[in-house]
Amino acid sequence: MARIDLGQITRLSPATVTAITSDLLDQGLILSLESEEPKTPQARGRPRTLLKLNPDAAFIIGARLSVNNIDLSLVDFAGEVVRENRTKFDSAAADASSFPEILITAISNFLKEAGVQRGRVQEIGIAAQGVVETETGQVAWSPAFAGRKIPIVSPLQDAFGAQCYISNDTNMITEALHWSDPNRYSGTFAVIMLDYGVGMGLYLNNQLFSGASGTAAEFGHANHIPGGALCRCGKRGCLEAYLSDYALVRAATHLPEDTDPMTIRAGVRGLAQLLEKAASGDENALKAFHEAGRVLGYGVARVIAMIDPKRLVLTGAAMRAFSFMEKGMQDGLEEALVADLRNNFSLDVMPWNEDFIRSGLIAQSMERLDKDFLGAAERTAEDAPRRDNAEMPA
Amino acid sequence: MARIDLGQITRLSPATVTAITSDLLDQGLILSLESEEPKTPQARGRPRTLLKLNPDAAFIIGARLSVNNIDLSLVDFAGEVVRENRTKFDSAAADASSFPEILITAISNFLKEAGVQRGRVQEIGIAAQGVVETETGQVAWSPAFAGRKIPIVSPLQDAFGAQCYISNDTNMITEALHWSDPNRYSGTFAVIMLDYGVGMGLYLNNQLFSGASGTAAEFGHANHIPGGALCRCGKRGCLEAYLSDYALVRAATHLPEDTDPMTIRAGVRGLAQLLEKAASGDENALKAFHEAGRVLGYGVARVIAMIDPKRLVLTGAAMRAFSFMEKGMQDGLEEALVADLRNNFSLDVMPWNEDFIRSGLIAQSMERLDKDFLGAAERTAEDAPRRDNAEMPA
DNA sequence: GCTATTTTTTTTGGTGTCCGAAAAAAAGTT
DNA sequence: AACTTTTTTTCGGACACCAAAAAAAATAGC
Repeated sequence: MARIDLGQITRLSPATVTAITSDLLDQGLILSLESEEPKTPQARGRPRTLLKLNPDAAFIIGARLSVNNIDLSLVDFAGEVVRENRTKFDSAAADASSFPEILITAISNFLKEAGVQRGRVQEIGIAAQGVVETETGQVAWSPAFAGRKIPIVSPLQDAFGAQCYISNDTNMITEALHWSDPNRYSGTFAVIMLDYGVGMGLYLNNQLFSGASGTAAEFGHANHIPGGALCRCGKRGCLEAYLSDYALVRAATHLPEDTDPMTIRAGVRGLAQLLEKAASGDENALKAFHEAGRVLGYGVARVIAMIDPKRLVLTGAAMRAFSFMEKGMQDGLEEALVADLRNNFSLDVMPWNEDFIRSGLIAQSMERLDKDFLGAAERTAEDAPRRDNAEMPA
Repeated sequence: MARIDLGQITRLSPATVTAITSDLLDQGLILSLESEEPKTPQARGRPRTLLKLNPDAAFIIGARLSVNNIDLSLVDFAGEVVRENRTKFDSAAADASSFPEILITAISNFLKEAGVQRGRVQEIGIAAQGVVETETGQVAWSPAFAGRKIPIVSPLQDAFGAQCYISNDTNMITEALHWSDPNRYSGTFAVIMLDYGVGMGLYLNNQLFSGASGTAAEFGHANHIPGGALCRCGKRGCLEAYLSDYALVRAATHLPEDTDPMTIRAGVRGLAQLLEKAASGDENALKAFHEAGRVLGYGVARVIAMIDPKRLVLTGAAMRAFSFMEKGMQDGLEEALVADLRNNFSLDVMPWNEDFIRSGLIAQSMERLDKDFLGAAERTAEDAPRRDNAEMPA
């Protein structure tokens, strides 16, 4: 907060810190707290003048799209969540033509309530379940929508004139983990989320990896058993068809493997009921969890073989049942993967926390916001550039 | 070659190019070709003075370790291969205690023959089949060795005082592809090699990805069928157990799936025989290739789901049989992967070329050599550094 | 109350990298 | 021989950063 601390963190000299901070003060991006002394039991020496980010310098919006819900957060430049709300919509009727307008209206109303003008929003970050194409800025397919290929980024950019970015919800959890504990969650790690579906997030070489078109890490729809159980995506044998809530219910109630997932009443309640049964010793429930654990072990084995992460995090609502799956998972891992590859990695089981998705969205958007300002600063600096050198920014 | 061209390529001003090149000339890293005019039909204007890398500035060694063979290349600073040789050794007897000495002797003799002193070798790059731990610098397991955990990097570094780096051979093919055609092979792409085993190389976000411990992309030992065919690694159902040469021979000759791979005479000859049979219309051979193709399709599907590459390259000796596998592969891909994920990627089938591994090794080592010199230059520059700032190298 | 001490911040002068503009060099053209 | 063209070098300056010194603002001791 004080200049001297900034110097330590950035490893810049005090002289440079003074130069940079005075620039930022001029631009109004940071504020000096000379007036309100925080009455710290001051040691002697010249007191440090605290600096803080100017909360009003810019705003970002985070939007999480799930079945029937749009969850919005308004965050100021200092990273504080200023306002939140939840808007309901009808997932079963939402498609490429109707949803963009619904989302724009929801955000507009939200900003109006918050008393923030459109122009002050610099970044909009979106997280959605399902197959999200970050590159094209659309949702290829998601349980939250009836249609396919729902465009999100360009309608929002047109409507608000802000940078917009859409990503898979599990990617946002991955980003949130890195931000919450960079020491533990850095380098190369993977996050597997068992919830309404099965998702994976990859953090590779110190950055979030989302593949060439942005749909990377669709772990749930990687095949587990050729020609196996029917999956929500229409194919057979996907990992999700053995691991998700409907798959557990289907297995525990001895429904045939080709029972249409849409007809199975699963969801949070179905899973909770199954958990209760398992806790009270029900054979079918226990067996279903054990078998799902084994499948998970096989999935984890494939991730290790292909990605070789330092750490693997398991999370999602289904983690409440992990104790019933653990043994099965260990067995599956043992069966599927040669010992040479099974060393050198650690497994975290993380209790599920809804807020992770929001934190990740905010972290990601804040980072992009920083880049916006950095880019703007560079553009101001080069008044008459001889040429635009993309790499090597001096 | 001329300063003006360097300026265009690096996007530095002519003034800066002159400054830098005169430094490099002083250091002896580059040479000026003032004497031997290449008699280009000179346009008017001051003639360009050509510069070239000083071939004698440093040397690198590339070593490829395969079954019974050590293939060495000596490359000068200009990237020219100065000398090559092949040294035989007994893979069946090579283990952690014996092999390092064998390799050191082979390299020593090679250098002696070439008349290059040890001290002039700056980089040694090694490629090996199998599970290679880049981080620890050892081969965890490889068909080229009888034992496990063969240390390579530290013995070589001790013996030659040069930087040393070991990697999987498929990774080197991946690197070579990027170097040979950076336009086509950039960003995020995957290479699958079907040969003596099944390997994969990943190029993600414009860099070679080798995972946390360096064993990434062990595609061949990712599970395909739980409890399935016996693999060379000892587990059941690995992709390799359906796709590699021994697997093809095993399937075509109707041997049971748990036949020990070590007892199957496959290799180049076995594969060639099977190809002949298929070409002459043999049902069993055709069926074996078709089925292997299907398995490959499933494997490719898993890579697409998890990695989302822009491009996928198939190569390796077995590509001669691709025409017999193609239909099966398309079927497998169709069966395994939902259409939403199957778009947006292209498939290259690349005829196999042994030299790729060497080119990749050289490319990688040259790059590391550049970094060595860059680091050395920076260290010279900072005579009395106030602090060592790891990132932001000014 | 005054001086000394401590700590933070700012100022000053200097270094290194890069650039633009001008000058120099080395050819061909007329 | 004078002019044109192209490459290379030189020169002065902009910018980012730093070290050292100076200034500022507090406490501690007498």
